[in-house]
Amino acid sequence: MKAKPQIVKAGPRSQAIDPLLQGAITPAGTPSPEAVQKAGAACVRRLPAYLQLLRVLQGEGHEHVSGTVLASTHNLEPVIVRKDLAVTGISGTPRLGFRVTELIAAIEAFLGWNNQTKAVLVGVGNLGTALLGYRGFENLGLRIAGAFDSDPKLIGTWVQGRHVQSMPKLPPFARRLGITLGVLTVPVAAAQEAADLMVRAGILGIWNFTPVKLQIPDGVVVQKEDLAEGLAVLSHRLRHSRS
Amino acid sequence: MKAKPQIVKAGPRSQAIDPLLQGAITPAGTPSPEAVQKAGAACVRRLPAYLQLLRVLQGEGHEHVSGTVLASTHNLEPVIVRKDLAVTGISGTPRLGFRVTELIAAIEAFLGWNNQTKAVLVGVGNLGTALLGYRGFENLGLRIAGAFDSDPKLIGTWVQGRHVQSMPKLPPFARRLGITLGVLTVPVAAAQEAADLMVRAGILGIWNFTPVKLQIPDGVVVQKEDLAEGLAVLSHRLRHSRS
DNA sequence: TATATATCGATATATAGTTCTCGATAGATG
DNA sequence: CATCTATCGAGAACTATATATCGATATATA
Ligand SMILES: NC(=O)c1ccc[n+]([C@@H]2O[C@H](COP(=O)([O-])OP(=O)(O)OC[C@H]3O[C@@H](n4cnc5c(N)ncnc54)[C@H](O)[C@@H]3O)[C@@H](O)[C@H]2O)c1
Ligand SMILES: NC(=O)c1ccc[n+]([C@@H]2O[C@H](COP(=O)([O-])OP(=O)(O)OC[C@H]3O[C@@H](n4cnc5c(N)ncnc54)[C@H](O)[C@@H]3O)[C@@H](O)[C@H]2O)c1
Repeated sequence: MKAKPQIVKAGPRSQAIDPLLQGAITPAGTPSPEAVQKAGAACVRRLPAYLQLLRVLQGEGHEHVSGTVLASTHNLEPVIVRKDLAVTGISGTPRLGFRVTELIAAIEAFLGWNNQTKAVLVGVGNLGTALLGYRGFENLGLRIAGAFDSDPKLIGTWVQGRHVQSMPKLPPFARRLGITLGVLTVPVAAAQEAADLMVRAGILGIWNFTPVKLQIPDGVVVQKEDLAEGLAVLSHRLRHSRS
Repeated sequence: MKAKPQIVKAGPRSQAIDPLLQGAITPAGTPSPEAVQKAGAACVRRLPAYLQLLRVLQGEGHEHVSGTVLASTHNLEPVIVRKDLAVTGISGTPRLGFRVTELIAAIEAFLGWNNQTKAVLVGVGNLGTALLGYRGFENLGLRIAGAFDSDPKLIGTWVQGRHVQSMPKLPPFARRLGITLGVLTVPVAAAQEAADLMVRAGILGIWNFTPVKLQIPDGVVVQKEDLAEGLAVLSHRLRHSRS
């Protein structure tokens, strides 16, 4: 969760001051690199929820939205929302709030969701098929461009409109299309092997839906999406909500 | 300043993943209620990962495991692991570590996963079907006992070995079986309505896979499982891992 | 034009979470 | 038997995140 810093950090606050003063009012939708750096994980995780609501409001014709409104619909404190939105570099106006379209553009740009990133999916089983069929990804800057599996019965078939290819085809495919993102939905026993192949294919980010902690070289980012985590929290809260 | 000494990680490349991870046989442990209360969310989220690894080790015949080993395979600090395990009420012994079977039982008991909780699933679409077919839930103390949908073409059919029932059947079904947990996998537009019905059916905990912030009365716990959150973190880290 | 007020944005405090430090201990080693 | 050592467990120190406070400001309203 917390990457161990290789370098001994020198001045904690020394050079963090001047980029803030500069302001660098970037054209809407271009977050300053400094701001991006200091965005905490907790903040990043909330941004998609704002985005989801902002798109709804945009569809309803709203031009402005206040942090207060964003907060109340998500059961958050308005202060948190304003702090989160600050990392995108967008400023609101008193009594009105933030411009909806501007905010959407800024959050998308911050997350890199303004251009669709192509990805490959490995493991066209129960979960893989569901993800292939999920149309919501286009709102999240993701497009699954290729599907791969080791099952001879699956290879060559079409699933959710995608051609399922054999595993050896993965590296050339990824290299040819310049794909750097991989979605991993194979069984537990095959997870490490499939991840290794992804790395050899030049994948730099793995979205790991298996409950396996992958052994991966530095430079490759792994995001583990473990259902058990959420269920654990739910179970725990259920057991102690009434007491 | 003090140079951070490189921690000599006893890095056992134990990617020998046993596909047959059994071991759901647990003579129930008993966590103390006080410890349960003060468990933080961050800790609770890590427990399933320990559990997963412990089951593998159990399958390989290990009798003891040290916090150091648990930590290194998950890229965590040993201190965190020991602190996390402390909430289960289990004590380790110096130089040996923790007894594997004892730990498994304790974590399961802590999360309430020693007895399977029955749940209903609403929305037998792409994702709902995948979840219905997921065999891993039996290791997480969950059993989806009923599946519901509003689509007349689906009602009455069998999906993943379950009979799909109509929505009006949900309240009597849940009440009759004493089900208090609901899995929500309907489209965005139907999420609130379906959640309302769940609440009327006596559901106390909703595992919400839609990106909708549900309006729910107090006393009902909602765990939102938003894919976009994880993807946001991945996107963000990818954009700033090399810089 | 003057006043009221919802909202922003910055700073300060509180809480949760992580990392550091160190003494204690049970088993290994000789 | 004496010593060594990996590990545990507890508390302190540090960091990240959440919450509270407050002045500044742009718009609405009188
Ligand atoms: N189904 C779910 O709802 C769900 C939920 C949470 C987590 N997961 C995890 O997602 C993963 C997949 O689950 P699933 O239910 O879809 O399993 P599945 O068995 O339905 O699908 C796995 C797919 O991977 C393919 N595969 C197997 N070995 C492979 C290899 N070496 N290379 C490439 N492809 C290979 C199989 O042919 C199959 O199509 C598992 O690790 C599971 O723990 C699934
Ligand atoms: N498919 C994915 O991989 C994926 C990933 C992340 C999130 N989600 C979320 O999960 C939800 C479901 O996604 P999906 O891809 O499975 O959609 P889907 O359309 O395949 O399935 C939805 C199912 O819900 C049923 N339904 C519709 N209205 C209903 C109602 N009022 N009451 C009961 N059932 C109703 C439909 O008949 C259908 O069977 C969506 O909210 C989506 O955003 C899906």
